[in-house]
Parts: sequence; structure tokens; C-alpha cells
Amino acid sequence: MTTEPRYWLTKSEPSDYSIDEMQRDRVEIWDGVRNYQARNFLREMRCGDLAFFYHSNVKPPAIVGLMRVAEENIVDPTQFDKADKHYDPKATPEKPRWQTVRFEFAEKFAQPLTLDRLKEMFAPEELLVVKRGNRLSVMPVSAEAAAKILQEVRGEAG
DNA sequence: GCCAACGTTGGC
DNA sequence: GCCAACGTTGGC
Repeated sequence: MTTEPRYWLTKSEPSDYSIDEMQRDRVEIWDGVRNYQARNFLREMRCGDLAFFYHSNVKPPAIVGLMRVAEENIVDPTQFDKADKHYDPKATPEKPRWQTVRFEFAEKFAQPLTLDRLKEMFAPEELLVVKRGNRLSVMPVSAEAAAKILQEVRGEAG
């Protein structure tokens, strides 16, 4: 039995890591997430799930592309790295605290789908990222919302 | 640059 | 285990 791929949205400040870098790298471990709610969503991700790539802290904030989960339930290596910004002294290889996934690049959208446009398309309950004050960097997206986003990005013909 | 929202920390 | 203080995120 197979399950339908689920949809997610992951934020990144393009000054840290952008969709263009993702396109260049093709595959990347989504490391450095240090929020338990976000981590729990990362733990739920399965191979084949799709994640919208959202550029935050830029003008305009927007969904800019799509990634696919290539490897699930990875131990985030940066938690053990003292030199890393995201080093966690409470994490040990025996008892890691932070898991994530490896994403592969899927698509860069021809046109970014801006937060303003997303607010026109969705109520806050329909798409978490349009909710005011939302700081979560990894969140689920319903199949309905994902379909609407993809239709918007690809045009009525697609 | 401001500040609302909210997660985390630590004193008690 | 409460909650004030603090830090961070991220839109505006």
C-alpha cells in the first residue's frame, strides 16, 4: 500500500539559503532547525513528500519553488558541531535531539507567488503561512491548498 | 528600524 | 509549575 505524498512549506531567508542555491546544489540536508514544532513536522516527512520553498525576510516574501523529500528522518549533523551556529550542547550522538530530511530540488517557479497574493487566495486557517505573527519555519500544507497554489503558479491551462 | 507574536529560560 | 524577562522571527 502506498500513501499519497503530503505537502509542506519550509521557510528560508535567501541570504542564508535561496532557491537558486537549492537548484545549484540539487540535494541538500535541511539542517539548523531548532524549534520543536518545526522538528516534529520534519520527523513526519516521508520520501516523495513535496515542500514549497518560501523566501522569508525579503521583499516581497514569496513561495518560489518546490522540493521533494529524498531521504527521511536524518539526524541533523550540525547539532554536534561546536563550530556551527546551531550547535546544541545537550545533544549527543547517542541521544540526538534534532532530526531533519534531505531535500532534492524539484522546481523553481517562473513567477514567485507572493505573500500578498497568498493572502488573497487563502484564509489563515487554509494556509498557515498567511497567518499574522506566524513564526513557524516548517508547516504542513493541505492537499487542497497545494493544488490551488500549483494551479496558480502554472496557469489555468496547466 | 519597529514591533507583534511567541518560544525559551530561569528564578522562585 | 508559574510567569516575567528575554531573545528571535519576520512582516511591515
